Amino acid sequence: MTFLPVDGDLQVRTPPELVADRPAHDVFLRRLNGLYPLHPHESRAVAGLIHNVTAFGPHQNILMDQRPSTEAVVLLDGLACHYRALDTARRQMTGFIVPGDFCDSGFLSSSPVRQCVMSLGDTIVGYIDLGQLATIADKLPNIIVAAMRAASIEQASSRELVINLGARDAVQRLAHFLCEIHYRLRGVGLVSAGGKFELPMTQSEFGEALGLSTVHVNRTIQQLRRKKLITMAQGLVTILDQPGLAAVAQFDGRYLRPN
Amino acid sequence: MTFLPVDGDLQVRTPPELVADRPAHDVFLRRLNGLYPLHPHESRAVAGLIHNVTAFGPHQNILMDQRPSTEAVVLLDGLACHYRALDTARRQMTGFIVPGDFCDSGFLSSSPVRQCVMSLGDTIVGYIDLGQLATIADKLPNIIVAAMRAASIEQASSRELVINLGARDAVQRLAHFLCEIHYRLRGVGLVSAGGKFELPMTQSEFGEALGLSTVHVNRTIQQLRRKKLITMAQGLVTILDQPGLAAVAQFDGRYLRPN
DNA sequence: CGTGAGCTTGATGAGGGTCAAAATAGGTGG
DNA sequence: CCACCTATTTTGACCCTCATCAAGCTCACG
Repeated sequence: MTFLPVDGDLQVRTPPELVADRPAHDVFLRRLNGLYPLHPHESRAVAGLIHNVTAFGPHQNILMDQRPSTEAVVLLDGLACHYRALDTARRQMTGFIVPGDFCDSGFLSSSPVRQCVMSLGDTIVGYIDLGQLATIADKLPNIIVAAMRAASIEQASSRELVINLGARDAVQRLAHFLCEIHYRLRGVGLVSAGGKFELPMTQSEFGEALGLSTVHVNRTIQQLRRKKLITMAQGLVTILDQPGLAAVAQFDGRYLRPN
Repeated sequence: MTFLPVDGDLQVRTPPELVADRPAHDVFLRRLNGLYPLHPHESRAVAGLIHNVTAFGPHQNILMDQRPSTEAVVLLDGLACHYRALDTARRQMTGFIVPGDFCDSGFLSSSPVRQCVMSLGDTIVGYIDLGQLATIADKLPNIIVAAMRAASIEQASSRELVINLGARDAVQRLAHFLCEIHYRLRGVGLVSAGGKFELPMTQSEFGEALGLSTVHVNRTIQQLRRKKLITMAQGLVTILDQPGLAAVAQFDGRYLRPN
């Protein structure tokens, strides 16, 4: 595994920044609706709950473990991940968060946050006060059902990651990871024609996601490139041959679908 | 990975068997209470919902994926696991179920079952009709909270598995796995003094759990034996040196605790 | 007492880790 | 715009963990 500078690359670097309460809750609302159809007034109610829309720079902790959750956190833009720090120099990522997702589903049972959530690239998150949510939850139970379905998908995604790490080799792992991110970003309209999307991760971070060394990640990427399956440079990925990549990965996106 | 006989070791072998509605729902009730305190009348209500207590022999499918969940399934005795079949000969286990646990938390959002659940050894399960549960859920919300906390722990456990497979070597993986099972079984009173407990798994099944070949599992067990950390034979495990084993595994059971 | 499932051991090699260094970005201040 | 500095990507060499193949062993069970 890679050695990061010991002075604290695992730490927050620059402070988060508050943002005008404007931007697209739309991703989030569309996502919830896709999970479980909401009445229009429910959608509006949820939108009204989102406060303190905040921007984070890369590699900042959006959520810290051990903290009790006092609000639900929603990713509105960018990319984030769950991770566990293993020692000062090593990290294992355990899940990925795309716009529209809750950062942590523990709020549903007011469980404490169980893992750190970190931004990759620039992100925007919104906060929902759990007290306020509880007051409307009785009248608008569909919202809770949608959130529970999100949690169910999160669980399925974790199991898929277990399979990825337990039973697949480097090429398959990377291919599968790219398929999943591609699939999920496409679901929220963040993949442009030609299969191109932003993926603000370094190769060393791929290693932390896939349980591989940085060097081997590099060589694995080259294999996928040579097979004309992908293109990848400075945080931009293009899936050249989605079916081909899915075949390599044995990817079947059904585990990411609600029903 | 190991080759299993192709004629269908992944299939059900012997039919499940109905059992008198007697035995200990106690494990389950104690578990729920540990997750979130229930009123005595809530406990009684839950106990009354458990129907069709059924015994399964080893290697039977308790739940199949793709099926919509019409009832919550509770493990009352024995050991079971989540798994995904990869091809006719390979399997990856993705989670473990001890007495008192729900076999699948998807019922909370009436999501379909997302993975197969299989008995290891002899097991007893109980079924809870979701319709009946819904009717009492409004009056007894604590039950749902407890179940959601169980789901949250299940999620945390999956993430821990990801870490195990992504970032630890064979000895650590096995040690961690044994620590987790030991910890969870002890929580429901199934570990006798001296750290001895039943673990009805073959070495080949350990391999499917840990992402290792059968041969390497065998050699890894021998290492732990040589270090006087464990004893293991015909489905009986003894943890000789719990702190030592936990140190090897970097095991910290907090992720298995509700708050 | 044979037979098969599971456990154990040995030999061999591939996949991937580690170390070290070169080649490329980006990024900053002058 | 250039010079410098640092983060990231790429390449090469070497080695270790673990998979694979193959065979022998043990034990429960019919």
